[in-house]
Amino acid sequence: MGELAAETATAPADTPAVVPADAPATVRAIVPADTPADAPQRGRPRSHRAHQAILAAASELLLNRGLSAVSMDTVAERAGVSKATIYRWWPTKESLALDALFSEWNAVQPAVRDTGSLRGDLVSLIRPWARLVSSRPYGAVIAQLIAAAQADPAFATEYRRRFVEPRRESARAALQRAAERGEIPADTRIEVALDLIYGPIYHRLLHGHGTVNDRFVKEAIDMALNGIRGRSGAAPA
Amino acid sequence: MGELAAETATAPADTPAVVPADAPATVRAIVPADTPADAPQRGRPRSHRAHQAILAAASELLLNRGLSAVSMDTVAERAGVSKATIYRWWPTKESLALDALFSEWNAVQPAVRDTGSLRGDLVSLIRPWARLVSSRPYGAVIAQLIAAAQADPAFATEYRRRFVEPRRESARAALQRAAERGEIPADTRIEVALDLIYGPIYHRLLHGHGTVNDRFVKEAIDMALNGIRGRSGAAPA
Amino acid sequence: MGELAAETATAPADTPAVVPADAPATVRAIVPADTPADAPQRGRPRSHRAHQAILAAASELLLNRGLSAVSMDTVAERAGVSKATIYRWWPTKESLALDALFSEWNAVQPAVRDTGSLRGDLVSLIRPWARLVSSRPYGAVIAQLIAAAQADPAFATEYRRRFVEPRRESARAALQRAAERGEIPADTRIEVALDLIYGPIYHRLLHGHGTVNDRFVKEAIDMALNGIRGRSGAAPA
Amino acid sequence: MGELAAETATAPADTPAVVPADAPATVRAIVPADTPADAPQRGRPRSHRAHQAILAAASELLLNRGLSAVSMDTVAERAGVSKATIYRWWPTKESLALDALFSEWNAVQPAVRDTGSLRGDLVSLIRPWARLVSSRPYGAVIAQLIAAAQADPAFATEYRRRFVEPRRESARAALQRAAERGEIPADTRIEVALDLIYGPIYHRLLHGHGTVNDRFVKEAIDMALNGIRGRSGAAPA
DNA sequence: CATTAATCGAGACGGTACGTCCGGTCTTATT
DNA sequence: AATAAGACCGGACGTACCGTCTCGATTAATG
Repeated sequence: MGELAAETATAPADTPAVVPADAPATVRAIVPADTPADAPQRGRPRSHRAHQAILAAASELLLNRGLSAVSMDTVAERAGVSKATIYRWWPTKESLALDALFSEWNAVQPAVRDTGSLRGDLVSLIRPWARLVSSRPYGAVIAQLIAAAQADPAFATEYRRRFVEPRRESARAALQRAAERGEIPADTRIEVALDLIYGPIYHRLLHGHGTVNDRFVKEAIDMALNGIRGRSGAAPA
Repeated sequence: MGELAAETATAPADTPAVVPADAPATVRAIVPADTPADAPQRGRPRSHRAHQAILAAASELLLNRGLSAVSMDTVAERAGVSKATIYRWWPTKESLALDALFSEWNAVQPAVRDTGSLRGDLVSLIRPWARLVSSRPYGAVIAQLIAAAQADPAFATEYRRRFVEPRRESARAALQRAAERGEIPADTRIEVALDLIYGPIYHRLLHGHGTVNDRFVKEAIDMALNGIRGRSGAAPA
Repeated sequence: MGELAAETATAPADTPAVVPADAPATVRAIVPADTPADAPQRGRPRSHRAHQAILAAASELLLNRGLSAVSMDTVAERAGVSKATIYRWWPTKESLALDALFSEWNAVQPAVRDTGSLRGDLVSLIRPWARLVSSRPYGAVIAQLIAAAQADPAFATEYRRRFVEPRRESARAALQRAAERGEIPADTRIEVALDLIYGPIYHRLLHGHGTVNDRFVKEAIDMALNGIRGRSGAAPA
Repeated sequence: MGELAAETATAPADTPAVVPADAPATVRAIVPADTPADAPQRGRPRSHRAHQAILAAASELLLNRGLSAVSMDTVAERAGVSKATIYRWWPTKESLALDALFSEWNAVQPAVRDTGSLRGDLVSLIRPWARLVSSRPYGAVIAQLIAAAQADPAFATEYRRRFVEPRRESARAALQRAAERGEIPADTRIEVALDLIYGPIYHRLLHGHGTVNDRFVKEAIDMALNGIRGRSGAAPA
């Protein structure tokens, strides 16, 4: 058990891949070698207006009436756009919903702080996210995206790459700093620890058997750090 | 914070409610006062054959082609049954899928053992379940049921009552025994602990970012018991 | 050349086939052995209202805006009917248009008279039909149906059976009576004669290079009877 | 009734209009005052290659798969040409099909002969045309062009000018010669006679109720000349 | 030689209709 | 009373064309 924390989980080695912010995510994923800047730009350029309108219409439907309300017909009608235009850029309504949700959350990218303690790092990282995710009907939306991912591996990968992996990466870094500091054992199974941190929150979010509030977040993090059995002098700040 | 482990979660106080095994679950939930046995039983009796055929057809579609393949038309055709008959007993295809899955898993009800240690209890409880749930496409089916639950509170309740709460109850009992034994602190927040135990497994099952195998189950349980920080002499057998 | 007037044309031997007036023609053609009266009539009976509304909507579109305006979507919307209902009974919009036109003309079935002379028979037969067919936009509709028939042999057969063959049969009978009377040679090629009678009218109707009025009908019939070379004492009444 | 054969039909007075063979017909019709030769011809000259490719692609689609297969998108793709280029020269796909068919038949312009007898003239004129027109799927194509003409008067005029009127003109000349010769009455209604000659062939061609072979052509011409009633000593060679 | 203007390719766009599928509801005759 | 059969409305699916539009790239004749 003294091995290093190599893990069965998917490698977090996704390239940051600087791409034009306009490009739809799914296409981006399929065509990673995105037009390498020297593309001669042929044909009529794509319409920014149409793209924004599509995303806006999809977002509104997604948040107000759920993924099942995001129909190509309805989005097209509300965005004042032809269905063919949507299909040109998004292969499925799920991928469209993914982009809509992503653009909705794009601004909310909290700066990751190094607070000096693992607990501080995790709380400062997870509490804002848990607040966001448990507000509005985001839980439902996430559940529906996850369901859609079960039947479409490419979509699943894309979903994880954009919504799951960035947060794991932040927490992973915090855990690694803690291991270097000696705050946690050097041979800690970091991927398992990440599941121990995020799992409980996702569990409540998706199953709805309990609320996800600040108190729960704190208790879950503390218990994940100290264990159910607790520690002798385990007195959280 | 020394309060007892009263929790925000839904109470597990569902009545055991002995009901004829034939009655569909959702109807059972909606009509708890089941026909009181002295009903004079007028008209044509309901067809066992039809019910079995419906559940069988739904199960096959559910496991082989996912929830979205469980359409009323297809089930009716495969079961040699009229659509009206299905609608008479199941309000939605999701509730039908729920019953189909339940009947599929009905046999697999492992006896809960008291091994004397919390870790032993949890492993003996969770490992078989994790094996079942991560086999075949059950993960996908569960994800789709959870997604369906987001838009239908009654269905959500029913799903939790039949698939989630029984397992929580078993683990809850193990934790209470451990608290009585002094193996864990008396003021342990048991509902949080339950989320710490089940959350990581559901997380991997639904997100698919890592495999759910025996090793992961053991590591996750150990880390949940001892904490990410670990314990001084924490070296379980 | 003394042979009898056997002809390459399609045999006019279509069975009269008494069928319920409600049944769509195309289905009738495909299923000639129509429900043999002892059919137990299972399931919800078909809606007369829906059928009438569909035919009415199709007729209106057909006559006011042409065959290309008879789209399944538009008919469905105007008839207050689901597209699936239309498709259940008519495989293509052309077959629907055929039925619509047929129902439109159903009343206008002039009694065929035996006037004693071939010329009288033909004029009394053809003039009313020419008037009908050259009124309104029927010419355009017929042209479009004929065009549709080019790519669909079954449709072509059906079109001929219902719109062309009945009129040919009437004229054929008149010619046969004339042959028996000795008014025309006994070895007259009757199918060719029929083409000589109807061809010129269809020609103008479809190509639009000349009008189809009573005068033309009379002149064309006379010239067909007497020949371009004319007859010695050819003095029409 | 002794009036001369003034007729309701459209006058055959279309100007011969010598135009560059390259110019599309429909444009020619709409812009009769074609660039008067002294045009300075500025800008990039039009591409012969593109025009040939467009016509070739349209011809192939037209003859192999019918008018409905001649879609602008498909022609553009097959010709390696942009849709805008097609639209620059042809207003509709029907006009394109017209040109394609015309270019297909361009070579086949039989020299009109004066055989000395009306019957000889007509047979030598009509038989080759009937052979051409009843070969391959030309009948279907003609039917579809006629159908398209019903909704577009300009197109109808153009179609008649290029495909119908030239042949009528030849036959008209033969009839006039026959009238001058005294072979037919001087007051013969020539336009009606033309319909009597061409009508039966078009009738069979479009309706498909009988074949158009040499025998039929001869019988129809003979019957048109001599009349259904026949002539006393009417025994043609 | 630079300008100007007609053209061509590529292809995005709004719109309309296609033919199919499914969800729910209903109306029969049968059991 | 429950069932099999199946017709019905509504709505969404994904595709195919239509006719229009905006680009950048070509290609002469003109200035």
